[in-house]
Amino acid sequence: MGKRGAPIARPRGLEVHLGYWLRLVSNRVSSTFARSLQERQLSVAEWVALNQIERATDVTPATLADAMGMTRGAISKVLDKLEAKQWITRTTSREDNRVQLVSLTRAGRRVLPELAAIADANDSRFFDALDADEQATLRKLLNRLADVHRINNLPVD
Amino acid sequence: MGKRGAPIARPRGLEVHLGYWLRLVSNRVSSTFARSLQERQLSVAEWVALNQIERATDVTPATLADAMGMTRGAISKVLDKLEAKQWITRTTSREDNRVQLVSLTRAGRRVLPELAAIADANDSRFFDALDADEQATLRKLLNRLADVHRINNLPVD
DNA sequence: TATTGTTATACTCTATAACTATA
DNA sequence: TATAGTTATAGAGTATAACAATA
Repeated sequence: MGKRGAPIARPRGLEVHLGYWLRLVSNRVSSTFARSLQERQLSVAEWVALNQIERATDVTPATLADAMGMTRGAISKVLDKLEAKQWITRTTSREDNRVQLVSLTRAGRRVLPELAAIADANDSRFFDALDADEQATLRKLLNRLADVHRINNLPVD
Repeated sequence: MGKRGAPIARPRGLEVHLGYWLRLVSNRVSSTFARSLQERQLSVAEWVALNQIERATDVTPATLADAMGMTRGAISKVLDKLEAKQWITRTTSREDNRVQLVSLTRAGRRVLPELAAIADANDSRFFDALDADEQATLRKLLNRLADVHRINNLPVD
């Protein structure tokens, strides 16, 4: 043993950090998913926006920007792409002509379950290595971290 | 209750996916860390490379590219930046004049503990929301996922 | 010919800031 | 003046491919 109070400097690798493991694993899940979406010419940001538009009401570029932690300029481009795919439309609000309301088209509504299936498949393929209890534990721990650190933004990148 | 065998389509949000939570939490840890590094004009890729150079032997641009999951062209630029900071040097291998051996300078060796302290602080600040047992559990689960999916690359982005 | 490393080029994503229309 | 949204511009980061030197 070393002297009391005399810490021994040990070279420590990146792997001592929980953040390291989190990033390692998360990057793999995300990049695999991103590749699946890419095969359909879709970015993760577009996928997240599409989901948000489905679930929230009175979605505007500004509310999307807040929810997704992106600037309005960036959101505007994401919406341009979704509009080009004819999955969303922008209509001017009647109450305030400055505001654009974003909504799904019929085609957008139709494609969402397909995309959700891709996400489901990606998720279950990856986490099947854990049993149900372990998955629940992981979810609980992640939820708590998200909660404690007030993580509100949808993850885009 | 619906008819047996007739699944009821429920709109499900992104948050059903474990991958979603993983990304949400991981992005926060990583971006906070990236910001800390950025204050010192350092990218995450540079930080990872620097660690790798410290720990591995006979590091070359090619081995780094493999380890970090980047192309050689991209690694070349990362090394350029570290060299400009005078933290590493490149020397031609005697056995094969095509090969460049990358090693830390004295200044590079000196700065590493400082950077490690930043990483430690970032990590413990974030995961202090979990007690020791929970941290161990999280680590175990992440390790298992990394292991099962043969995740070898160092996470860079 | 094959391989190592670098460089040239292009692309994606995003932020910042200028701008238009409306309030 | 302030706000919603778009557009113009720029920067970071990375991949692809052309390239030079060496094997």
